[in-house]
Amino acid sequence: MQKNKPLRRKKTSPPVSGILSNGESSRSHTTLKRIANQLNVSMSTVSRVLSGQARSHRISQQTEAAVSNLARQFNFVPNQLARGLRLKKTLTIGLVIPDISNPFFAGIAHQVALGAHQHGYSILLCDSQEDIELEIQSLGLLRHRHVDGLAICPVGTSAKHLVDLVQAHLPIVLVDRYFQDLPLPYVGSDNLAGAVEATNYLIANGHRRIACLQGLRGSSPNEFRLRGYREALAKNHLPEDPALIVGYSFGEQSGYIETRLLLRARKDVTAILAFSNLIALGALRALAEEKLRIPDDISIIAFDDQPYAAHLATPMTTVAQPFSEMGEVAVKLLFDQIQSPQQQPKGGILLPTQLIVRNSVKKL
Amino acid sequence: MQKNKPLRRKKTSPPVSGILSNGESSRSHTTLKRIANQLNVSMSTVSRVLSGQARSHRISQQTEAAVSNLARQFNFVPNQLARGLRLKKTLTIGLVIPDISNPFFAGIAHQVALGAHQHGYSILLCDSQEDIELEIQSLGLLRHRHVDGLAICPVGTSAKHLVDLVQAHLPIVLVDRYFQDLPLPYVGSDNLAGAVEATNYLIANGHRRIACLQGLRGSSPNEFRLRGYREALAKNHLPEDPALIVGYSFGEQSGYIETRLLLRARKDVTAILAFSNLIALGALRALAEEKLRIPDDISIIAFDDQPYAAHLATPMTTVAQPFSEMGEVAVKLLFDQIQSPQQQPKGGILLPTQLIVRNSVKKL
DNA sequence: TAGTTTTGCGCAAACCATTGCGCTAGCTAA
DNA sequence: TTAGCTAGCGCAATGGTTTGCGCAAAACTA
Repeated sequence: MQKNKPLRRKKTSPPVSGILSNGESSRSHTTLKRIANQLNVSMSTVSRVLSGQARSHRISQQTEAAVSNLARQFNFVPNQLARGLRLKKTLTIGLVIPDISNPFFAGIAHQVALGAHQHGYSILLCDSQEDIELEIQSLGLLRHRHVDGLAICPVGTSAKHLVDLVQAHLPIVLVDRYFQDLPLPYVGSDNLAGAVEATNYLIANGHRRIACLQGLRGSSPNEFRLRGYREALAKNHLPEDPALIVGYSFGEQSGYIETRLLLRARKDVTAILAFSNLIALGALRALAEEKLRIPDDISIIAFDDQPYAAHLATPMTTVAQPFSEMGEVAVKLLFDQIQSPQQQPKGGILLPTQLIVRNSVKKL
Repeated sequence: MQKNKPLRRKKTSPPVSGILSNGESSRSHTTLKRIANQLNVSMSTVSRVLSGQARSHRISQQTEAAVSNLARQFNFVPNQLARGLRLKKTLTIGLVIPDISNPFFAGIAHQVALGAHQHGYSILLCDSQEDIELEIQSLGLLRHRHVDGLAICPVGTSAKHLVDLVQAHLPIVLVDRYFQDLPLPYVGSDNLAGAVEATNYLIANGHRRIACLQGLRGSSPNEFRLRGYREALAKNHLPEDPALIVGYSFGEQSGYIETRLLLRARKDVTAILAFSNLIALGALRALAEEKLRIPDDISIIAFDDQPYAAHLATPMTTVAQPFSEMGEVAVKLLFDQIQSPQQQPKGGILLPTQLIVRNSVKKL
């Protein structure tokens, strides 16, 4: 028998379709073709029924019912790879994060994952480990995988590696950090206002020599926080002391090391403004080793409010960033682009920070 | 049967490929075919050159050079969708996590992301939000996307939803939690020993009425910690008081509520064993509201050591879990299966916990 | 000159879902 | 009788990559 393709024996089959009863339920993979063969209809018909186009293609009710029944029985699900290939659409977004174990970014990721899921999208996660090279690699990777959109907390200080993606019209949203030279949809917190408020609060409490523990220089959050710090000093006619502005990264190490160095050099510092929760944790460690008490010996305010902040030895005054909302807005900005690609994407959105006053600042 | 094999309309393209000269460099997408056309070689040749099989297919050096040059010039990268479709291999693993914003899981995820990247794999992240329904959905999704492997921190107390995947021979590794009824490769910490050690430590410090703030009942970490707690009591000939065993989830809420209730009912409790860092944070909140001081009024030990633990109002004694190693081992177990699918996967691996003594336990 | 080996590469199927186009049977209206 | 229409569906191309099989030409041998 060469061709055993049955010649259109349509529903000549006995009223009870005995074919169905053979035990091949969900083993291996069910494909469109298998369903089509079983039912002696074409793959197109099956495809159309299963994607809800039965009506618009005037497929008979019987056929439709038979197909959807068998599909349910076989537990059919379309192969997303084939689908993506054909449709040029993967229902996937890439999420690039400098460090998923940092609770700040984890909070954002959580929210992005939520939102993506609600839109029926999956997310490909890349942890760039604060390494620009890894970030570039990751972006390439995500591109080969034809993600439909990209949410990035970029790590570098330049947007050079992003222009390709933009030119390819890949929807992108920047989270937390952005770049001057490449205006892209962006969501972050109002770092300038947050820093101003925190610094003002320290000044109002009588502090004059306020150290500033920076994060990654050149990154937008760092620059705006620094600007806020400076503006507040200036507004209050306080001199700016370059020796008090130290630090190089948002990590715990930087906080620890710079605090120790600072304390050696400048015993007169009365307050610290830490640009991240990890920096603050590092500072705490250093202060403990130097046997300095908060706030009696030194005051501190940290960016990022975390659940533990209230339970610290001295409950910490913090600048809370709405990371949950940041994630939400990021998703929104991204899907705005995905769903209507022609529109010019909006620019940046800054969410307000909130100064949460606890006990880590002493009134002098 | 009549031959309806189509009549071989081969490449009607002119001998000299004048096509070369048009300036389509890297716009839109470069495909194998485009390179092949430009060079007047077949797609197979291009494919073979680009996947390093030039030698074994005896492709001439000139051809090879020409192809790889043009590929570089066009910045060619193979379409991973097409590749996956053909190869039945997506270089992707699925990672299912109950809550990525929980630092414990974030730590694991970080390590898994790292390891996957080193193996050339990407990860699809699903946040199941501690919801078994969502977990099931996510697993389906990952399956449709034909992931090559799966790392799961499962949320429920039954493995029913996993048997399908196992039968489909999908490599799986369970992290942190596992199931009695379905022996799967697993990595977690030695919760039994950890709980025994912590409880012994409390007993050794003179505590007799030790409350136990549980996590999710039925989950393996919870059951083993509970067993450890009980065994320690029994070994020390202390009675077990069911009223002191409370709690229902690993979240902060559970810790808070159960602590408040407990304190109302039993003023005689002298120590608390909290089964997670979040539970401990909740307990801390409750204790603060009741104006109870640690360790003077009540002692506490918590599972999970976090960076902030040392800086709390009372530096907390904790049972550290090696989540970084857990992630590492998970990756190893998973890729063992992926790389040699025929082998019977190994069973579970328990990593030792470590009791980190700080100041939250008082000697009675 | 004929036969054999090697070199170098191409053809087309396979993977799977989607979709433009077009075919057929059956009915109606002209 | 036949053109025209519609309901109902199939064919085959499409997307990009990989790969088993096999062919043609060149080189070499007898």
